[in-house]
Amino acid sequence: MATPPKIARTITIVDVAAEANVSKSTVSLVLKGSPLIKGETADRVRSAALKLGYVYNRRAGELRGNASNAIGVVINDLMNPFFAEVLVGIERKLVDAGYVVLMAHTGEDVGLQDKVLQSMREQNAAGIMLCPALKTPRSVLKSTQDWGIPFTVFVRNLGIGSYDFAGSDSEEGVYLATTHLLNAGHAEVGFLGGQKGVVFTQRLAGYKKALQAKRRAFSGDLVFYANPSREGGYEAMNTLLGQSPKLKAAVCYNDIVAFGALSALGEKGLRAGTDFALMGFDNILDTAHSNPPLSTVDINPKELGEQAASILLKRIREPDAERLVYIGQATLLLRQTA
Amino acid sequence: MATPPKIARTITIVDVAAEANVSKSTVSLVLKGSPLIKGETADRVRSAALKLGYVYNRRAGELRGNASNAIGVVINDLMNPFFAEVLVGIERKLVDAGYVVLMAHTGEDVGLQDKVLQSMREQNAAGIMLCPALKTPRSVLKSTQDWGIPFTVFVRNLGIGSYDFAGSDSEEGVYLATTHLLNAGHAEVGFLGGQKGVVFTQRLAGYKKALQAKRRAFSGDLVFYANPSREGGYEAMNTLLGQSPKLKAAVCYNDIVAFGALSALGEKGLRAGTDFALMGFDNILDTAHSNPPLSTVDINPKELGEQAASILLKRIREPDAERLVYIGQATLLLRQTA
DNA sequence: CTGAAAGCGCTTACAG
DNA sequence: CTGAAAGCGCTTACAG
Repeated sequence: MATPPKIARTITIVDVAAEANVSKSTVSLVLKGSPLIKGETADRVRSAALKLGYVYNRRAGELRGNASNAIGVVINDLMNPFFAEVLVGIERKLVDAGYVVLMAHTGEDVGLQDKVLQSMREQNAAGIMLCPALKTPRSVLKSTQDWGIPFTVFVRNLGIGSYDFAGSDSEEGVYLATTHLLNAGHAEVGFLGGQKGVVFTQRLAGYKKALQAKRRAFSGDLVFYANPSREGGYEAMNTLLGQSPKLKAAVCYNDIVAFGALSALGEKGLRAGTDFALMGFDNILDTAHSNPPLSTVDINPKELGEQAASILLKRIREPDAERLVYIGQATLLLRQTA
Repeated sequence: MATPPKIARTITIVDVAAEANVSKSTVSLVLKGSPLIKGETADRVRSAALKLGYVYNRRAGELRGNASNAIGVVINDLMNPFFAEVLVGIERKLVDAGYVVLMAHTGEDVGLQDKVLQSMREQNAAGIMLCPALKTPRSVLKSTQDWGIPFTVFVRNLGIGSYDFAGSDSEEGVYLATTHLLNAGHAEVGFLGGQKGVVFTQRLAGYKKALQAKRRAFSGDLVFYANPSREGGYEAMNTLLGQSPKLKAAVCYNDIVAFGALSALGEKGLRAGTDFALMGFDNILDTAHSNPPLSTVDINPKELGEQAASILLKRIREPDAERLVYIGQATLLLRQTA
């Protein structure tokens, strides 16, 4: 009755079919839970599959008819906890929806980015999510979108584009942080860290806007450029301390810059919150237990990731929907540094 | 001559073949760079492909003959920078080798872990890399290995197993750190953070070993259990300060625990390095610019990731090789906290 | 309710 | 050096 035990070889639906005495069409149907097949038959098929140790070959299925269940997500800098948290949000949402994530890390390398994008296309990804590397030409987004694969850009919005986007309100966030410092009575407040780029421009705009609202003059001397990293923050704070000894308050480009600044302050025997008012930006998890706990602008990184994934999912369902955009709210989160 | 322009439809090798006036076999051959095809013909095929906007369908290729180029990596906690750094190391190595990474994040959820592992199997992954979630039963590793897919476990070694493994010398690392503190003249040194588990056991063993080498008695009162997180470190340090006010030195389960401890110390007006000697473990990037910069045990997370990936790659090439193991060396890295 | 047949886009012997 | 044919493991109309 039963087919003789096969020797090591991939078990396919035809093996299962033989074992269960049905056609492979029937097996395919029960595997996808079709209601067309009688319960009894379905049971027989399922136990045959189990007995044989059958493993569904998803790629084969995709080739014939099914859509792909892989979504590519390309991230620029996983070493920054902010992006790691965003990624976790994305991943969670995608997996919940039955997708699998093809992840790539560019390390801000535009050339590598082109390669991984292309690779995802070859994998026949059902969708692509991208946080563009720093110097990404606008044309890359354009051509990626033209592939016809659902596509969403997150965090970094490269100018006006027609692509779906999920990000946060950088300008408003920094406006809030700066205003908070100004209201606290600081005559001057600096802007610490970050390098030219879209996001930087937005954040600096928020800084300027807050200054203007209080009729304070903007001074380029109070903005301290640096890599958007801990190290950058460390250096920028040292520069600040050297150049503007009277300055006692600053808003940072992001949380890790603030961490670097905290480190520099500490080395000088200064404590943020009492000796210097410091605001971060992002609200990464780490800020709750830094030394001291950081006052920051909460943009909820994980939620941002989930929203970005939701947009992609929606685009997959409705390819012709209007442009989808999510701009997360930024709120002030006061802890001990300001 | 040229085929009439096709209407929106996937361009396949047969389209390219028609355009170039060759058979699809020839197209396939030139696409994979076979030397069998004459240069002139190859050029013609390539320009036809370009002209038509042909995209290679990797899944289809895999189905017929090629091996899969996707490798699944499942990570337990991406929110911990240590794992993010390890992942970056893995990703980099894999992409360099021409693979694509299917990433999944379990958040220490064993049930989810089973699901993502199964999913990777269905995707026909060429290999699987796993850092087991905290309460993973040993049997999971066994059965995953039995799938016959190259499989490497990293960071957390679940007891004696025959699987390939990449990790670091936790015992030696903590031994070094503890000894350093003892040599610095501290009568007592505590062990801070972490929860029962394989890695914890190894690290605690290093702690005990160092004590023993100096003929100091081990006291359970000096080990402060807590979640291996910033928050855990914060709480553990507060407990320590309350229960053992004379204790002035501790080695932490890992760097993020140390960060939490730094935060707790700071709140009490204490500065690590002068008021309290603290050692971390891992050497995540953040430690270089924490407040103050952390003395730690360097196990080089990124390198660990790269080595883990190398092991998998080697296993793919040599399925019958002996068990492959990498145990990274742990070295002392002294900064300002001890 | 179930089966026979065609086909997804590729690769791989096998001819020539 | 190149082509015709078979087939990877599945799904999807189409019959019955």
